[in-house]
Amino acid sequence: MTNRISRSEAALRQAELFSSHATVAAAQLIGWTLTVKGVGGRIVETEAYDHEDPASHSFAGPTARNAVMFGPAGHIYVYRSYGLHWCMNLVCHGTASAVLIRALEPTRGLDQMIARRGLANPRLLCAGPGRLCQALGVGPEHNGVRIDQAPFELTPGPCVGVASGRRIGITKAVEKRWRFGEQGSRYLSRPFQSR
DNA sequence: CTATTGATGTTCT
DNA sequence: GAACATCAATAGA
Repeated sequence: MTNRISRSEAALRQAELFSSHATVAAAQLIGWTLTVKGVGGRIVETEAYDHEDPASHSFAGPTARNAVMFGPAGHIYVYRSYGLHWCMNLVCHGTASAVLIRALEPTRGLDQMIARRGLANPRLLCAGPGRLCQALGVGPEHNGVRIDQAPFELTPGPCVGVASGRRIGITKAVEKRWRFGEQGSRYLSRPFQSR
């Protein structure tokens, strides 16, 4: 057992996490470690979405694209962004509620991430939802799969302080403060306002 | 550091 | 046809 947190405890903490609504889980996820085939790092930035949220893909009801969001918690919703990038969400408890993973602090498999991204600056490897999926090799083949099974691993970890603010890149419901991140991390896609 | 802009394909109207 | 949960390159402060 190399991990400080055992596999069974991680499973319990995951069950607890996904029994929460995305707005709660998004804040709790900061500090957890996410890897794909052993490559990844600490989650330092997330955003929450749900079906009553005009900015959410699930707002207008189930479609072929967002079907996974309406399915069971603990599964991964992957979508194409701007025709160029892939982004990943973790489905949570409640109707079509999910957490967008927006940034990681790279800790494991740096070589692979550098090779996939074609860039060596650790600060920019996973600072954004599209960048992180490229670095971890996440794509449409992972849409609908479970986060608690290979090649994915999600384990709890410490966090010094969680900041919140407005979500990024949306045009609707911009006033909601549903973006969360580790206070002061240099691996964020963008800094948080001090307020 | 911030602001702007072009690239790109899928989804929805 | 418009909008889009983004990124990289560029220009300027």
